[in-house]
Amino acid sequence: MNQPDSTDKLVRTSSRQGEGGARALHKGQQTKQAIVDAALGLAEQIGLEGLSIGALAEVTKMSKSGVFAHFGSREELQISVIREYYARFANEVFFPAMDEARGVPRVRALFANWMKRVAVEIQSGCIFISGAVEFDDRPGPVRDALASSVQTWLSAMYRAVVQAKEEGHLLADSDEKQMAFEIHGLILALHYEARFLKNPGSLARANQGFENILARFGKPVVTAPKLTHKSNLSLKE
Amino acid sequence: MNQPDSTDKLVRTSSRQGEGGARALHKGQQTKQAIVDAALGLAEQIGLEGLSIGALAEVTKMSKSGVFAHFGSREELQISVIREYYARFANEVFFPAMDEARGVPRVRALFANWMKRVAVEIQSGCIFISGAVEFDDRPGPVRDALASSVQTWLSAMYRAVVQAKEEGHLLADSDEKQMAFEIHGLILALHYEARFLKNPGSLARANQGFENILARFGKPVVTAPKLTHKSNLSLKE
DNA sequence: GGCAAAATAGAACGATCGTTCTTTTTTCTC
DNA sequence: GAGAAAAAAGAACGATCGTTCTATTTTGCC
Repeated sequence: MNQPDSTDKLVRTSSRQGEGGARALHKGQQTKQAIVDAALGLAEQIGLEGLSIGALAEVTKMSKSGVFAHFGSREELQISVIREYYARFANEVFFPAMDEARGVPRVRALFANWMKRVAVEIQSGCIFISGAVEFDDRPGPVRDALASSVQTWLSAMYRAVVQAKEEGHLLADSDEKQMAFEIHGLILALHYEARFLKNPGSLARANQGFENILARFGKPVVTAPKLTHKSNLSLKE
Repeated sequence: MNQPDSTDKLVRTSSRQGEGGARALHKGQQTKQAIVDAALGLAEQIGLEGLSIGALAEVTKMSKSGVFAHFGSREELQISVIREYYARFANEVFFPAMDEARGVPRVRALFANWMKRVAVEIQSGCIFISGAVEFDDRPGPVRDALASSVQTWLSAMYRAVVQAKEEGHLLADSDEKQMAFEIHGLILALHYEARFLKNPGSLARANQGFENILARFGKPVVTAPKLTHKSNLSLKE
């Protein structure tokens, strides 16, 4: 929908539901969560479009109608999966990086956490990427939920880059959107070449690409690691 | 099969069949080509997996069995579509660039032609990208055909980069695979952000990213255009 | 023009899909 | 523990899928 603007901030949302209230977790909510968990695992492998209620019923050892009743429609199921994926993504990638200092350190942490997640998704699949392909021409609530989730995350990354410039870590003429765009490209190339083409070395190339981007946009004093020892700057930071 | 594998070079193949022989084009081949054309148009929009024989029959105003008989299976239809797409891609992107001088000029031409095509595919869709997502976890002949087509093209791009280094256009310590990887990332980010997110300015950012890559890997004398007049090498949007 | 072969159509198949409706089982509350 | 409410199961629906089999039409060659 919108450009990455700083309007939509990430808000921490529990992956599990109903924790706050005085009431205990009802059975229905428990099984619904279990279904969503299973559906997410399925959707990561075969995509949101490949998600079928029949297959989901088989995995969860329930009846089709039993599964269906929790959502009311397949679209609502898909949206639930997107929300769950988004919550996990934020908890794994975004929030831990907020402990790092504003500026390049935080951008580094965001990218490192992102890479850590994509490295896993080379095996399991990423619904932010597969979903984009499945719904890029299919308007509707599922597409909207997906696009806004992605946009929120990309905006968070963009904001971190803006802050890095504000902190004086980047060259004054740096184009923050340009930098965020190029970082995004590295992640996409990694996913494509590692997951689909199974090209070895893709992970290291994405990391090297990030250092190259920092070398161009960042002020020399900040980009400490030299290109020669790229091995230890891979995921740890 | 006669799939293009990653080792051999791109060979010009006519998009149309049966031109060489003394025999005229039989009716069956004509309609088969018409079906493949329609199927390619359909697959670009809804993906190779979304391609259904029923929908294809409707579009071509034929019966389902009439369509089916030309291929014998849906997989063979999908492979035919991939081959057609590959042939068009090579004719539009690869071969015209071969007229340019070896080295950076040819790399520039390859990228420019690639961009030109992706700019169109922002509306229509790209089966090299959607197919990668659909078949990254689904082994079989369709996946093989797709992966080898993509690999052949990426190898052609990589070879052009290697030649650029051989010609002395790139810095001596340039990692050609790294450069090809980063270029691929730009194309993927453009496709993702322009087609799915509909973010404006993506096209210009992909072009700028390419200049940034050239600025790092290329020797200063070769990268003629300055960042200020990138306007004439970008596709207007 | 006639005739064999190729091309296309038509009908039907089993399977799977999302969804609806009805019935049974389980859970929660008092 | 009884009774109401929620949850889950079961069966069936219309639709669409790829595919098969059998007719029918069209084509290409002598």
